[in-house]
Amino acid sequence: MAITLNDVAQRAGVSRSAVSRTFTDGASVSKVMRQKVEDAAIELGYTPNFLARSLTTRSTKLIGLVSDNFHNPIFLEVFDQFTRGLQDRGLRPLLVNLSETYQASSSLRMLQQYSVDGVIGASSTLPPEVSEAFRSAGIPVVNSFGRFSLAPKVDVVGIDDEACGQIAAETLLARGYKRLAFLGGPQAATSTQSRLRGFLSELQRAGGPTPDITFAEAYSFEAGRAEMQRLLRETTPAEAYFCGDDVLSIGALSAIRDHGLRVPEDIGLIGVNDMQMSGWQNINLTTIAQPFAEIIQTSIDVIVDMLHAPKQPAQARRLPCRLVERGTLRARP
Amino acid sequence: MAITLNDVAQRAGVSRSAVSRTFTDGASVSKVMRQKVEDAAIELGYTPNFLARSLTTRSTKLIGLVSDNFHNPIFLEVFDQFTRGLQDRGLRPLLVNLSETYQASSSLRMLQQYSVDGVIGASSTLPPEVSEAFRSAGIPVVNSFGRFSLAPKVDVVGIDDEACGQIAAETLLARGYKRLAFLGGPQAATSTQSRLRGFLSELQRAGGPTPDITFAEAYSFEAGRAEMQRLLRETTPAEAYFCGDDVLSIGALSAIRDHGLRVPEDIGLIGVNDMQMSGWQNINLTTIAQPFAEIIQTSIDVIVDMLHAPKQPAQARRLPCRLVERGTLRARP
DNA sequence: TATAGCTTTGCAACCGGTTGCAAAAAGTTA
DNA sequence: TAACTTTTTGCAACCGGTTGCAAAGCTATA
Repeated sequence: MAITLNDVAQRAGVSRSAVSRTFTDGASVSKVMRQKVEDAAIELGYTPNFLARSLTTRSTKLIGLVSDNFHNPIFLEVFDQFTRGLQDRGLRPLLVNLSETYQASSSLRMLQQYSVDGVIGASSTLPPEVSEAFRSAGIPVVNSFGRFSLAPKVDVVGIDDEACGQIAAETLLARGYKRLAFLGGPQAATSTQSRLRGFLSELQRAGGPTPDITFAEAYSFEAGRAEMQRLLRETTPAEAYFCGDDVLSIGALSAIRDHGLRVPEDIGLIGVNDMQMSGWQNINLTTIAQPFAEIIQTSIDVIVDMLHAPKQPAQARRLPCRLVERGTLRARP
Repeated sequence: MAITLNDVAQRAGVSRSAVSRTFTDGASVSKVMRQKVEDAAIELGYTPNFLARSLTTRSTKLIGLVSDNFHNPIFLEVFDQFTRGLQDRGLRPLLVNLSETYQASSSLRMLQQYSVDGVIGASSTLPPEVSEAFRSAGIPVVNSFGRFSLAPKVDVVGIDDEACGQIAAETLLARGYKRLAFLGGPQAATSTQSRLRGFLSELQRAGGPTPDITFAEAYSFEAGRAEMQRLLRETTPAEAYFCGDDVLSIGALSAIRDHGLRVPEDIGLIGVNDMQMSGWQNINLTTIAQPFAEIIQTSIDVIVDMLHAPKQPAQARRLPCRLVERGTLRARP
């Protein structure tokens, strides 16, 4: 059916090796030979079979892209950038959707069976075992959007969640807010914990107030809305909320408005992420931007480096966040 | 490095074929033999190499998932369902991001090199050449979310865009709206054209009004907002707008509210898609739902069928849409 | 023109599997 | 126990490529 190297060799009247050499760069082929082979190849419409090649070269150019986050809209942008970045370097993303029914161990086995050159774990909620399993199986792996640690078991690229909380605290204090609150994502999430820690320590350092602390059930619109509704119903709301992330903030925003209050006049809001939607004029959320493009670029760089020089000691990289001022906090006094 | 079939054969003291047979179902192996091999395999941690296997079996279980839509949030849900659906059937999605720099022809060559078993084109804006190229290369292909046609060149699974326009017309008329308008996506998009056609023909059939017709530059928030702003500035707005899709509607919604008008009291809005976000309480968009789950399931079914019985005549499948009533149209009179 | 040195080429073995075929083993029947 | 089936097993060739090695072909030098 498909055209093989043999067909081309026969057509061009040369040996199989000659054909192979024409299609592997750096191999020794004369001008005349190359011409003959290329003519025959074009005539027949030949393209080398990557998988057969991988058998001897031991490189498939396949990268497992595993994630469990297919709900936060921000991840569409993430996938967009990952696929483009990988393609630009001649790598192919094999997408794996981790879910209840599709667990870590089976994804390891599966990606092993396909001899992927490396794996990118793209999610902040990926269980550490996942990446660790790949590493101990000898497959280069990087955990993108993962949690920082001083002695990480696998390579990590992410943001500095504590610094994030710190920026939030600084910003809110600079705006003259007195009664502050933290409306985090799921309490168990390490990102939630780190952001809270940074938030609290900066407030303390600056002699600020002690904030109220609550957690939403998930990083989702519904959860943010529900928690804010509860707060409005059961408590005297704070002057400003530092929300776990943008979807959560947008949920909270809708609850506040439904309750007849205005943002930022009655309640201030600051999120984390800066997803596309946060810039929409009907949301216009002040937030702390994650450097998505840089995280993704760096992750790809890291994995590419590992392909060439495997098994360096694991390293965690922290990329800086940045305040994006929009309309959900009042102006500086 | 990795454990191969040879290692296992040696360890178990049997032939290579014996090992191979234990790992291919339907092959003839005695109980004792199977036991010996499996023990050795477990001991060594052996997993068969899929790519080597594919060389003889001519099946990689790899499915190219190609899309050019990484911006409309609805597509995150689409990718979620595609990856799960494929995984559930033991297939692996090789993700391809079609963009300016990464064109149709190179994606064909690339997916050929990886010997994908089939290709799913997932986008309503995919140029027809893309799918057609795969089909004429003899690779099973289905165009998911593609445009219906009576004599399609490749298999298509999508919605009935005309019926969609028809539902919109019926709904608006039933609500007693008199001055109607169509705010479409890009004029060149075939989905836009078909929806408009259905809309117009139903209005005419029912003796309804002739609507104003305008188009946004893209299927995006910004484009919807910009076009609605222009309409509010330069024209007397209609009583109700049938918008090209949900993101567009949300953009229009924000423009209307910023202009000091209320929805649905002053202006009615109906979209198409029913993305997650449309149900958020701060948007609460009345819309015509695409049956995403069914489209995706059907697309996968179609491709799986083609793997077993290739080269049937191409067929276009149209799945029905459904009205989702929320809060952006006034109640029936 | 003979010889040394470099480049190009083909042979054959290999990558990690599968599979048709025939021999060997096991099971049936008489 | 012998003859005949049926099942199980190993051999060897193959899938579509790559690559070390040695022979062949060139070019340059003396």
